[in-house]
Amino acid sequence: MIRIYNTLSQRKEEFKPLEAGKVRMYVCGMTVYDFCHLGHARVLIAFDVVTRYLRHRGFDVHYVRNITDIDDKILRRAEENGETFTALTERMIEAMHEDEAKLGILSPTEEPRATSFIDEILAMIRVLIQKDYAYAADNGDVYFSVNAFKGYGKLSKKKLEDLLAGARVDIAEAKRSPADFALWKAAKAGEVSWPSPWGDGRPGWHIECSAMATGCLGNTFDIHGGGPDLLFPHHENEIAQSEAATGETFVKVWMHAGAVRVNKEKMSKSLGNFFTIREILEKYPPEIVRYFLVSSHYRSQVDYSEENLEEASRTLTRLYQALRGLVPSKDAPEGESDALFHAAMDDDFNTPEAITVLHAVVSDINLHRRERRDEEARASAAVLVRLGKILGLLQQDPEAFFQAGSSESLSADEIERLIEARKQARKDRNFAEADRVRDELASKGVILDDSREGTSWRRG
RNA sequence: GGCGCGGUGGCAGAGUGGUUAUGCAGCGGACUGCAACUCCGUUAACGCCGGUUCGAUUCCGACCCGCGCCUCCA
Repeated sequence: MIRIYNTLSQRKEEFKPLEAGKVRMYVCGMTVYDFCHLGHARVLIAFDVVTRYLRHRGFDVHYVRNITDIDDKILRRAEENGETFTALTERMIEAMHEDEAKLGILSPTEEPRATSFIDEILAMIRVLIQKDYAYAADNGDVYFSVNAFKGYGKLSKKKLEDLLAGARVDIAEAKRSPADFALWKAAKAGEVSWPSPWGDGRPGWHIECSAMATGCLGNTFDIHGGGPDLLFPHHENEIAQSEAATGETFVKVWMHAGAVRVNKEKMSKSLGNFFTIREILEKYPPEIVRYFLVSSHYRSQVDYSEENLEEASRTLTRLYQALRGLVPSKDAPEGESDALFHAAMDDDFNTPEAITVLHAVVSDINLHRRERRDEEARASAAVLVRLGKILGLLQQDPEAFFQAGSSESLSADEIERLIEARKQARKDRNFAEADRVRDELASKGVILDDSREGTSWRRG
C-alpha cells in the first residue's frame, strides 16, 4: 500500500488512483523567463522520483508538466533584452531541457504550453462568467469572484476574512473584492495579446494551469504537485477556478515539495540568493546534485551549501566504488532489499530511508568481493543498480563517473602513462619514485586505488 | 497578526512508547612497501518545562527558538 501526504487533508493517505493501474499527475512547471535554479531542480527531481517509483510499481503514469510561456515577467524581460517574447521563451525552454537531461530527469508525458491553450482558457473563463463566478470589469480585465466560491481556502487553510485583514493583496479599483484575481488581463497598447469577448488581452497566471490540467487529464485527476510557494495563492486559485467551472473535484492528492535554502533563507528570485542549475553543474557533476536532493525527504527543506554537496560527493563515491570493476548479473530476483526499499518508498516516497537500503547492499557487495564470492557480488550489484534507477542514480559506468572530472590538468592518457611508470617503479621496489608519481597525480586531483586487479584512478 | 512546518550525536538525515537507523567526519585495528579503497570494532543525540505511562526522543500541554506562506517566486 502506497501512502502519500496530502496537503489538502494534512495527513498521509492511502493512494488509490481513480482508475486502477493508472495515475494522472499534473505538476506546475517553469515560467520560462530565466534559467532554472536549484529550487526548480528540487521539484523536478521530486516528481521525477515519484513518477519513476510509481512506474516501477506497475502504474501507468500520465505525467503532465506545463510551461508558462506568457506572463508579465516574460514580457518585461524580453523587452529588457530587446528580443521578442517567443525568442526568450524558446531559448529558456531549450536551456531547461538541457538542465533536465543532465540531471537525469525523465521527460513528462505531456508538456503543454500556456500559449497553445488560449482557446481552452477562454472557454473556461466564459463558463465561469456564465455561472457568475467571474465578472468582466470596466478596465477590460476579467476577475474571479472569490466570494462566490464557498470552498475558497480549503487547501491553504486560510480564511477569506484573514486574507482581507492582512490586505497585502493588490487592491485594484476594478475588483469587487481585494482577494479577487485576474483570469484575463487586458493588453496595454503594443503588448502581445489574443482576441477575446472581453477585449484583447492575455490569460492570468492561475487559469492557464486549470485549463491545461483539466484539458490534458480531465476534470478530476489523481495528483497535483508543485513547489512550496505555489500552495497559495496559485493552487488555491486553481481549485477555485476548476471546481467552479466543472462542478467536480479537481484533484485527489496535493503534493508540495520543501524549499531549498541558502544560509537558512529560502532560495528565491525575489531574494536574489538563487543558484542556477548550470552554475552548480560547473562545480559539481549532475549526479551529485541529484544525490544531494534525493538524500533528504521531498517535503523537508534542504540547505544548499558547498559542504553538503561535498558530502554528497563522498557518499556517492562510496556507492560507485562498490560497483567498480563488477559486471552486474543479468537478472537478479527481487529479494529482501527490494522489499525494504519498497517499504520505504511506499511511505510517502521516503528516499532517505530508501537510500539506507542502497548502503546495505553496498556493504553486501564489498563483503562478497572481499571474500571473493563473485557471483553473489554481481547479483548484489544488479540489485544496487536496479534500486538506484528508481532514484535516477547509479546508472553510469563507474569508470565514467570517477574519471569525468572537471580538473582537466591531465588527460586520461597522461594519467595512464604515469600509472605505468609507477607500476614499474614499484616492481623495482623503488618506492620513493612510486610515491613521487602518486603525489604528483594527487596534486593534480587524481587519486589512485590499488587492488588485486591493478591500479585504478579517479578524480577527487 | 492569521495559517502551516520544524528543532535528533561534530555535520547531514530517517525513525520509534521499552531493544545503539544510515551516511560523512573522528578514533582503534586489519589489509597495504606506505597510502588510498575495503573490512572489523568504536565514540556520540533526541530544544526547554510539566503531564500521561511501569517506561517518552517518540503521546498530550505550555514555553523558547528557527523557517515558510499570507505579494511575483518551484
